[in-house]
Amino acid sequence: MDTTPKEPPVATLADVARHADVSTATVSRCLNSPAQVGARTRARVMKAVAELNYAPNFGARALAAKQTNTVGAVIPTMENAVFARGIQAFQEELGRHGKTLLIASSAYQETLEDEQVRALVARGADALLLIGYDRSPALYEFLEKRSVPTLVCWAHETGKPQPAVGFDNAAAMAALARQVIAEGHQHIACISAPMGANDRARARVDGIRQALSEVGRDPDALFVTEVPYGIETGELALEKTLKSAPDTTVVMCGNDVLAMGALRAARRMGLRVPEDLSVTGFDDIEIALLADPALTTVHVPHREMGRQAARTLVRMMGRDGAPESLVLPTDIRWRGSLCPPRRSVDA
Amino acid sequence: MDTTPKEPPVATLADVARHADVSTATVSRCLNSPAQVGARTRARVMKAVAELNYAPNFGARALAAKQTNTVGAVIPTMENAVFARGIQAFQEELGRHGKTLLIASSAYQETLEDEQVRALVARGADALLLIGYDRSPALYEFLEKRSVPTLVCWAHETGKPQPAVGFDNAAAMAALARQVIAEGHQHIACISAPMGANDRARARVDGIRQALSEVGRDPDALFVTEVPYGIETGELALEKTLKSAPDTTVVMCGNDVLAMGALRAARRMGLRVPEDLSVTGFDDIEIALLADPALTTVHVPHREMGRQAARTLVRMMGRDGAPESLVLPTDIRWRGSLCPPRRSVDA
DNA sequence: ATGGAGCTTGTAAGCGCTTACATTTTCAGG
DNA sequence: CCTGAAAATGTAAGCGCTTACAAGCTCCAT
Repeated sequence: MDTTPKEPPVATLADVARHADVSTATVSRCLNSPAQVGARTRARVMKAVAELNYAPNFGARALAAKQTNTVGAVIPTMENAVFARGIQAFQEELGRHGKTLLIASSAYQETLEDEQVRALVARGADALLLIGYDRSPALYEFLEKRSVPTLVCWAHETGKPQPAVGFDNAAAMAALARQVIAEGHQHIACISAPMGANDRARARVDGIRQALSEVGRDPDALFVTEVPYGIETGELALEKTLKSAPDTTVVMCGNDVLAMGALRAARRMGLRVPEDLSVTGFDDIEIALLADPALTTVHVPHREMGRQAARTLVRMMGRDGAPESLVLPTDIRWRGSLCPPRRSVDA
Repeated sequence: MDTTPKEPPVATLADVARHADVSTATVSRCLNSPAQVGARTRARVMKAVAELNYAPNFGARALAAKQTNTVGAVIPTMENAVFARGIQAFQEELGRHGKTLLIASSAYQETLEDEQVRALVARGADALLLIGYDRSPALYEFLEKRSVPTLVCWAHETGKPQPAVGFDNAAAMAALARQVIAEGHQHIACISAPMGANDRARARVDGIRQALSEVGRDPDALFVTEVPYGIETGELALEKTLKSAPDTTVVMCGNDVLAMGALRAARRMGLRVPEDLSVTGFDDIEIALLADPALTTVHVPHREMGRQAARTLVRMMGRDGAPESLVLPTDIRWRGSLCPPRRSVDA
């Protein structure tokens, strides 16, 4: 069928230039800054581009222009709806600015994250989105040295040198804890994601402790169970909690998924929620509304955060590159899983 | 502080070569095919690499090697847990093979998908992962011409020219429909995602029709409501369904999220599930288990699919590039939302 | 010793595009 | 019709890396 044994696989800039009878520089200008080119010439070039079905070679462009227009993101895992949602918005906004998203995941492991960050930079990421602050100084130095604009997301702590678009995990959880305390709960327990290299998880637990301190209670008395992200793990955590701290009247969970686990375990153990045991979450993912009873939780504007992160990063990649932070507000969603404790035991 | 006014921003291959007193070719070989280099030389080069903190320039490498080691994926949206999960596994497996994931989303719009595919190719994607078969022939031609290995996912139909790693949506849904029929249901309704440019949604509805035909019923009598993906839309769809087809004893939904909506609406309308109305889903996402009653649905091995897709694509990118398809098995998860109809009305 | 097979290493030619600088064209004002 | 500034276009030098080809070595069978 195909008579030509070796057709030029794909047109190059030079082909277009020849076809339109102009120099390669003119073609390049037509594509990158059309205003610089005369109208008739431009028309001719564009026609040639269309006829040859020309598309610039990515590598060559990256090499010559020293930028790839791709931004990288390293997230713990897409399976967490929270990140999926935020990243989706992030990517959409990025697309609006002509940038493409390069993605990698760390599975919540610091060393893996380190690796992934370097890999993305090696892959030509012009900028980076990272989750939370926790990572080795060496990594930050590396990014600094390569001058890769980097934005922290899903967290925001004043006083940190890194620009961030996120929310104050500690303050948000503290606000919820205050409400819990106001409801009259004396025995608060907490189920948290592993706090090892996860500043967000840590901050949330700290938020509870902070609220406890405010009312003169011993923050160190807070019973905390750390378990990996997951519904089953949340169930196990609740069992463990009630075994070790049977007086518990409310379990504040580090995220909605753990809370769902707690809810299930409670039901399985014959406890009524919220009458016998109150449960709270964090994130306000869809599941929180679907739960029975619906979960009282901290609402986080994940989509908005993703969008703002993209905008901020794009701005940081621009000329000035002024890093700027943004704190997004969170708020408490009151739903059925929280009520005053039945038996207002002891002092 | 910094006394040197202009430090070389970042080391190049040539710098390393000079530092190790070898040619650039040797350094390149050390990095790409170490076996070709003598042990002592290699050690010296590696030392230089480490000392200079060298990292290859992506653009240059891509230009010279004519490949970027990145693969692109265009998915409808990450907010759908199904894709989030599959893509997560896809990315992990890709990482294991030294490839990076470039991601874009189509919001279920064909024109947007077309655009995104071209953008990813322009961004140097060496291969592509696409969801389902539905897209313009022009796009397929484009990919063919650029010889970009492309794999279809989340679907598999025999007889299609495109290689695919997925499952048979129609067969899976037909299997479930057969069970529903076996339970004695005479009035089946269906809530589906918009079938416009979504072959998966179409195939699932077709599956029900097929099962209906098999037992001699009129497939065209199936009452189908099409609504966008979402819980609220699922609720609306159920209301609409029961208004138009009040005899309905079972609603088969195109996916679990719509089913969740149906479940909620049913409860809100005072219907007991499954006694008054049975509901089924498709996908078996976490939420299906959490629902009350738990959702009877079609289990799809999303993670496994992602992993296999990555492996297949990597193989396709290799020397031979032999396209190969893979059909993954799905199975029915029997749970509480389906039971025989209460009133076995008419014939 | 000696030729040469098999390793190692070096030389240098691009890969396709951007862009600083040079050159030519255009055109308003005189 | 001339002049010079501004606009349009061209020239050509890289960008940093890979790799075909060539050259230099090592070392063993002869």
